[in-house]
Amino acid sequence: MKKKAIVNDTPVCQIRMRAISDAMSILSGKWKFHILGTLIEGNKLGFMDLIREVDGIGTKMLSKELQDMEMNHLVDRTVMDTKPITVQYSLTEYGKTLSPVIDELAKWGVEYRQSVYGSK
Amino acid sequence: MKKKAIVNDTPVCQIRMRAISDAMSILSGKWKFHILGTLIEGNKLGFMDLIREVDGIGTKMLSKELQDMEMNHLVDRTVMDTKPITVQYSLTEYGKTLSPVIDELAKWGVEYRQSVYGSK
DNA sequence: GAAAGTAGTTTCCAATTGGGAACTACCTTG
DNA sequence: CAAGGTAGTTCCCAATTGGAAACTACTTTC
Repeated sequence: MKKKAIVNDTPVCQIRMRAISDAMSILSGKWKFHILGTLIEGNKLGFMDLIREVDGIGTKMLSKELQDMEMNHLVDRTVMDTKPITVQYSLTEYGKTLSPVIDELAKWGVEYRQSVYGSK
Repeated sequence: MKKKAIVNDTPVCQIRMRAISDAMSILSGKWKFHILGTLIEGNKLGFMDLIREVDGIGTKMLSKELQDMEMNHLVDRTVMDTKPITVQYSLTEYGKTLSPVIDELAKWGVEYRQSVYGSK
């Protein structure tokens, strides 16, 4: 008699697992959460602002990640008619729905650092 | 006169960004959120249960990710005195503090899929 | 004694990821 | 006209990641 796994095998649970896959598939990579976190704080930022704010990222990665998120309708890219031209990146309304996720992650990260280093 | 970025430059904000880095550094990889999500639902699961539940993972990756999370005190590994020996994996109390993060991610993932496919 | 189930480890390989530096292109300021 | 700021792109390389398959090791069942 084969033992069944004690796992919740309901449709709800399978949806949950697929949801995690779906979410991670568009949030994967080293920089997405950072960029999103910065855009949540910064509202509208230029390319060079992001280079300065997202510690350690290079132009290639920033460009690629922004394109990625633009394609997924998380980020808006607006070319401004200034001289020299500037570009404004911001979260779309849809992108803003990620705030609770980022916030929970940041909150956990703060606690985690405290538990490791005993400091804020 | 150089324009300042419109970014919140307070210590609170820097802590937030570092927190995201910290969190992602121990949650990176293709499978961590999946495994954690499964352990939240499943409570105590054997190695083979996890292989079956985490769709697509292989023994090498599962083993490596579990060791990783065990080192970071997110997961408990208990060898049971059964024949054949079995191993129980479960979340530590500390690992359970990730539930809100995983839950928000899963919640967002569900909405995301609906917005793309128009279906639950 | 072979098969099958437990829980992994090891090896080898391929794909993906990410970084640095150089380059484009345009405009303004000194 | 050179320097510096805007916003990227392109190329090349190295490191990391991840997957398949084989293998260990032990036990129970057929």
